[in-house]
Amino acid sequence: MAARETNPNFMNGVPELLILRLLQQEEMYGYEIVQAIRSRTAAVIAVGEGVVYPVLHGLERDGALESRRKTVNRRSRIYYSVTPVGSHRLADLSEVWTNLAAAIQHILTGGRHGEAIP
Amino acid sequence: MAARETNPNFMNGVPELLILRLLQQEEMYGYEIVQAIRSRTAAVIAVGEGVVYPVLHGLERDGALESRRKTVNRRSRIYYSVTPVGSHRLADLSEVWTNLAAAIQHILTGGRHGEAIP
DNA sequence: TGCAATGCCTCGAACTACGAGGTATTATGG
DNA sequence: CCATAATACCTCGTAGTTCGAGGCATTGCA
Repeated sequence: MAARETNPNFMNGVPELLILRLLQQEEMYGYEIVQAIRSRTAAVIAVGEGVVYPVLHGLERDGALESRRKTVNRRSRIYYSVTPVGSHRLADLSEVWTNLAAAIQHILTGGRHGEAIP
Repeated sequence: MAARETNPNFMNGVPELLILRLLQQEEMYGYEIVQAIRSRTAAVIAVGEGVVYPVLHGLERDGALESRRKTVNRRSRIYYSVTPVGSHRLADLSEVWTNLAAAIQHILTGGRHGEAIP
């Protein structure tokens, strides 16, 4: 039963989805993503760097992301952007998420007779 | 990044939430829960018995569920029902889920300027 | 000069969910 | 009447994710 301390266990796969979505809107680097997720979700979701970087590397390995070094304000950063593969992957994950959320919502608020979604 | 074969990775903690919710509506037994989730979500979510039974046992160990043997139609079943502790837990998880889903939705459909939820 | 923030990274621990497999009983169909 | 499917319970090992803590280097600020 467990229960993680911070993010309470509803998180599987979510970081990947959020990262892809953010990067599709705008080129970003790891450290920035961590803060972007925190601020845009009003700290409801807080993924650490220990989550973001491995996901970033994995997605790049799979060809879903591209990276390029760039020095801004004397800071060396690695910016990531979404490839066509990544874009496709985002579309898939996004749809899965939508269906899943709808299904769960249906049970949570749902009718007592337990009919499948018509 | 992996990707489970069946349920595509957005599942962490969800089985527990769904089980609690179903049991709060109606007393149920393990085998029934497996099918109820499948049918009420139109097979979008499919948790196996290998998921349901351990969750059931864990929740009972935590005092969130109570069980009683009952023989119906010559079938021996173990019916579970939600205790006050479980009810409280359901309320918590439910709220967490709602917030989480809203936060994710906000990023998925969200405005480009990345302001926190106002 | 020292401390905080930026920016990258890895590692082990903990937990979940999955699937396959095991047992036993009852209904069904050939 | 026998074999198969369905019911109903269960456990185990594996795989994969997330978490937190930690490490390293540079830059900005007090």
